Amino acid sequence: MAVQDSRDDKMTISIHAFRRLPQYYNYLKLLRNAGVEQVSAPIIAKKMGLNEVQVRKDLAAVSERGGKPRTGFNVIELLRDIGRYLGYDNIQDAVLVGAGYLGSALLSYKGFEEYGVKIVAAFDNNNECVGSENFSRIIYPVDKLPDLCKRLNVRIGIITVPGESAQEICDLMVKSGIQVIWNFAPVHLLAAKEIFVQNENMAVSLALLSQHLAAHEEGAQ
Amino acid sequence: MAVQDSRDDKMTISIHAFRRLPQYYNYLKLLRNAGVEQVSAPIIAKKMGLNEVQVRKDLAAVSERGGKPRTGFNVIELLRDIGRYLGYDNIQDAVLVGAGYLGSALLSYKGFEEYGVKIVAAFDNNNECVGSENFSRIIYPVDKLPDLCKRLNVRIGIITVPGESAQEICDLMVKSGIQVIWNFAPVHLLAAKEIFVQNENMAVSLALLSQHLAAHEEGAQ
DNA sequence: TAGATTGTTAATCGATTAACAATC
DNA sequence: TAGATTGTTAATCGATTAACAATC
Repeated sequence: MAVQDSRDDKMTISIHAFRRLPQYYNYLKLLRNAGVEQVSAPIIAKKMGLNEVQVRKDLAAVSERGGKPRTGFNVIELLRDIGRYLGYDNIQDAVLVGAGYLGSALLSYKGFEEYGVKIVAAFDNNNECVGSENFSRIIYPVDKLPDLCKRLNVRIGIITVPGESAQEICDLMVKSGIQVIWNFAPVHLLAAKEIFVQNENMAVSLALLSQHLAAHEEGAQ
Repeated sequence: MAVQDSRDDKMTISIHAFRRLPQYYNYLKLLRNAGVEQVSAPIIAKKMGLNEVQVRKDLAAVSERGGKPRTGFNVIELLRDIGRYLGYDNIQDAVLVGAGYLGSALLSYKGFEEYGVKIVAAFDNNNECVGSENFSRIIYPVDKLPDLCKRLNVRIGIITVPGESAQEICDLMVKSGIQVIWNFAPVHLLAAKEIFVQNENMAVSLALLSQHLAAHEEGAQ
């Protein structure tokens, strides 16, 4: 459950804490843009609906300089520390397979680089889009994937193909040297232990929505 | 941390267990489509990388009929039980605001109904898309939102606008009677306690990818 | 100084896992 | 019967929260 820190010291934080960091990051960006210079853990906690001790512990794990009694944390510095911890400062190349609607939406999204990821090439076997340009990136046929990944040393693969072909694409990516896979297809991908597969599970989210409505309904009746 | 069950009995499961259910669901669908009739907890556990006791407990929480020693669980029945538990059998209407690339991708996705959600209308203030059709749904100007939501008694709202306008749309949705919000904008939305906000945080996922690469890199050097 | 905030140590809470009897 | 699998009770593990001394 622990996330290995990429810095020199060997501090690790829990996966739960890790998932909270981007929340802090987004909020701190808002503060910075509004010109706010200092912020305290209680304020962050209240905004995020978290416990203030938890916030302090999370921040202590990623920021060595820490906060100051009375004044709290410096927004700019904290933002930099969290960004560094999350790898947002270190842009990695990525390839995307499946240039359908979702794939195109991701290709069009300009915010990825802000979070350390840049899509350098897209692939699809659909004849309509092969060879076409999609948001200034050419869509290549899938059989060009291994060569390109090896040549550019790409390590992140994004899968936006239908469920049926996702495992096949996953296998091809692994063969091409991809180490980290971001999967949007609604299947659980099997890969060697050293490959990290991050499933973007829409089904979970949708279930949470339905669940909440159903629970609420019962309470109301 | 517990999720209120929508059925008659008052059984609750942890949010962690709840999030695993769609995984089982997807896997069971594959099995059913392959004609497999029975499956055991150890097999599911191995496939999902989970502990078999955990799987058994999760399944026990949603399926009253349970499994049989030696043979395990009936795939079809289990699928039905999980689907019912997750609300996939009870389709709810939803509205979407923000018909940009991501919004369009969601509009084009035909799988939502399988998971209990149906987008009945989309809204956007961008002149280019207002009044246009996007995947056979007309895009309405945002000021039509309250009336339509109230008229159709829509309770799910999907936000795919930029971060800057997300809170404003959130507020409008709440005023329009929306009870559950699925937020794709990279901001933490503030809403009354009884409104359920599900944040689809891409920043978390991207950070996890970077993190894994960084950790791996250090180990390799 | 007084008081808000910090960081840390200890207590609590809850989820996961191990052990085991029951079943077909 | 033997053995795989079930469901449950107890032990373990880890995350969250409470309590508190230190600081500016």
